[in-house]
Amino acid sequence: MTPRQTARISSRKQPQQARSTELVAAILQAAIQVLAKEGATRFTTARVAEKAGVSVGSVYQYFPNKAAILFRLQSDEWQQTTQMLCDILDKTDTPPLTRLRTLVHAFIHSECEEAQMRGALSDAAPLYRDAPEALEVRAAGRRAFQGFMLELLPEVPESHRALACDLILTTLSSVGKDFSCSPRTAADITAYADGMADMFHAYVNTLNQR
Amino acid sequence: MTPRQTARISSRKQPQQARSTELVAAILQAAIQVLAKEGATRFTTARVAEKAGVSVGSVYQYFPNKAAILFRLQSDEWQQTTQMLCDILDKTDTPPLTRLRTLVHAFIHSECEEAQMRGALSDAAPLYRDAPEALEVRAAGRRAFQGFMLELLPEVPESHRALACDLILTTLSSVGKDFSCSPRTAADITAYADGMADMFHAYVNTLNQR
Amino acid sequence: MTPRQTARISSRKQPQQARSTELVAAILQAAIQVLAKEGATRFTTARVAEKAGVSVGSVYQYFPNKAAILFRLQSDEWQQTTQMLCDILDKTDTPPLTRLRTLVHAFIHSECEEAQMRGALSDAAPLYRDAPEALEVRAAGRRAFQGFMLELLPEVPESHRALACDLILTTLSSVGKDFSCSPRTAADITAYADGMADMFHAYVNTLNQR
Amino acid sequence: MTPRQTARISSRKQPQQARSTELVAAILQAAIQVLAKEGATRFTTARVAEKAGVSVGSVYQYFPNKAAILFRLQSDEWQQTTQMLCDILDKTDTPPLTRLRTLVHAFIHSECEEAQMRGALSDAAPLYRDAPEALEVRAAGRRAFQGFMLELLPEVPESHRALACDLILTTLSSVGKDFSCSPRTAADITAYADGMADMFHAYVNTLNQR
DNA sequence: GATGAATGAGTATTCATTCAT
DNA sequence: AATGAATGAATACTCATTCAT
Repeated sequence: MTPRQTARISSRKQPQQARSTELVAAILQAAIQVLAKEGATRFTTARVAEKAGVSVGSVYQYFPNKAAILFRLQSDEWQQTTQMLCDILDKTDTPPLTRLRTLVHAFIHSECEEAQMRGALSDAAPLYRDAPEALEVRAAGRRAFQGFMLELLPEVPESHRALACDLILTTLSSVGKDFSCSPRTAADITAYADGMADMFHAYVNTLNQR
Repeated sequence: MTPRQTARISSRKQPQQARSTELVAAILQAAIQVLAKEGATRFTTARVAEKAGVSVGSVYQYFPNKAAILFRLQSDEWQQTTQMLCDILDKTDTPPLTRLRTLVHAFIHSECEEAQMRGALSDAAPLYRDAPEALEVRAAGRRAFQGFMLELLPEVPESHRALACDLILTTLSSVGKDFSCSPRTAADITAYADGMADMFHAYVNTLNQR
Repeated sequence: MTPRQTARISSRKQPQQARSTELVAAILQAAIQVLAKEGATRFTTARVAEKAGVSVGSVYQYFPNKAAILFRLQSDEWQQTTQMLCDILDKTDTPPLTRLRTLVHAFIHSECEEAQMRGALSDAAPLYRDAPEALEVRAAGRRAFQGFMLELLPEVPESHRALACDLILTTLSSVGKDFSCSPRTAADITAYADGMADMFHAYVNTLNQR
Repeated sequence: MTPRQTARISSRKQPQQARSTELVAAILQAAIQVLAKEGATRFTTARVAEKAGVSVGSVYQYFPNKAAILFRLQSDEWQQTTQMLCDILDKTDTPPLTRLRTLVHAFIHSECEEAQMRGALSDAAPLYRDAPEALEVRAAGRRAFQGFMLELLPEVPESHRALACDLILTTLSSVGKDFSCSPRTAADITAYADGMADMFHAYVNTLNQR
């Protein structure tokens, strides 16, 4: 949308030694805390370094710039989420629609965990959003879901299926994000996830019956 | 989510004289242009003032701070959108589901207009999002839609209906926002809106059949 | 030679009011002091602002960046020097060679004034050297001298004259710069200027006798 | 000119073993490349170490600081240049003025080689310029030239000869430096060197005829 | 009311140098 | 001897907001 930087965002060096790995972990942990406690606009490399108990220089030893830290956080989360969703989708002994419902529940619950940090991370999205690495991570998740949709809607023409895939995934992620922004009780979460799953079921059934 | 400023965000004064109204309009127009051309991060009061052909001081005469300008932009947009949606929903001679489809099309199309500006406004959301006034504007839109949902799902228990209302509105707005972030052709827009309307129809029908 | 920035370097705004002019003058005076006392590497906008008794923001109100301050200093100096040299060259009632000697003396003396500051300014040259404005100022000086050379070497073919012009000017300025880097007594300066003038005279006479 | 560090700048140790000598050579070669490719401002010890394929620590094993590397580069160049000029001046079977012309050509040509690197080295001069070692290297070159001037101007009083020596050497080096800053064709170089030699000849002849 | 000059805290990033391993 | 991780001071530049005129 708006003009943004497109510098490389991936790790500056591969931490191969134990010490380095610890440092990266410490920095990421600190980043999460800063994000949660101070919010996206007060998220600075200096604050992260201080919270991590290292110098700014050390932060820049492992991350080429601020966006890279945020991207890494987001990327790690996506990786986990994607893995979790794939595990659910791969259970081919369970009926597809059941898996879809499970998936929705899992995703919404996951979004509501650490909502504080995720919200702030989301606010910071303009900083890393358009990096090629970020796009690739999202694309990988999408491909995984496409396989499932093929199983779910085998008779539906490709173009319709692609649209449905797009729609469901986008709804899941953006409505999930929106929902998790406010504090929610466990019951709220379950009810909301059920509602969303109902909507997807109804939609999928309609498509199959055509 | 994160701790944010809680300063008043609404207009510092009600411009009752014609001159004032013009000034406010000029500032808002300038703000839209700055947002669209420079993006959220380069949206500064100085740039807005310059584009509007007034001094920064004058900007601060009518808006208590930068967030207030953004909020007003968002608020005006919501007002317009809400009005447009109400006009559609009020056409009681048209079947409800048809009105719902029309509404979805109208909303998605509207979101895709001035996508540049809206995207930037969205990036700036953390600045105004949590102002009580912003929440109220959204709430007003919600109430309007609730009436329609009552017409659409008369037999459905209140709690279910409320959930469905929430879900559909949130999907509409947040998926719409996400969709409009990428550039789209008219055909893309129509296809996507149709898909979303299909999903809502299917969902509503399911609810009614229970 | 090496890659350099080429951002605009000219004044950010024309100071039209008395107050502004004073400020610009104060900043430039402060810049001279910082340059002389701290040297080129410790020349920072913050130090200039502090010495001038204004905020950094004010410095940036009148100069778009650090290089612009340095350029302005250099430019002002060039302007003065060029004016002085033109005044000498324009005295057509004095024989050309006499004017040339006068010019050499005037230039070398001038270079030795505020040598401290000029040396530091020279060290900072990489920052402003390649700005188009700087090139233009130098070119203007060169054009003025070319006229004089035409008077001095009327019979000499253009290509030779151009070379001689280039050589004399470059010698004057770069040897002058080099000479003024070390502290010099008045007698040293006079002797050196005489030597240089002797060299130019001899050279010019040779060219004319061919 | 300006206050500068006065730390020792010469090599931290005399590398007596073959390995050490190789390392120093590698570092210097790398330094030349960094200087030529990145320019003076991006000349960092880290970049030199990386290009040389050694660790920063190793760089600091042989050079006490960054300035020392630059100084060594400059020093080596001066050594070479001085040697080259001495070889020319020592050909006593050639007439002195012919040797002078040859010397000018050789020097200007030499300056124009690797102009990129030399320009950057020149930009970095403030860092090493005032080291006592640097002054000594220059003084040595000067002494060599003084002998030649004695041969060239045997009848001229010492003080005049010293001035001429100073003037010619300074002109040669500083005008040569200035000239080599812009890219030049072989023809340009020859013409310019000829012009400069003409100027020196004329000057020397004048001095002798007094 | 209008102006716009002045403020100065705030930010990302670099780099010379050290020192534990 | 060699490494390279760690340091942290230093720097240019921006921008929301105020207030004297």
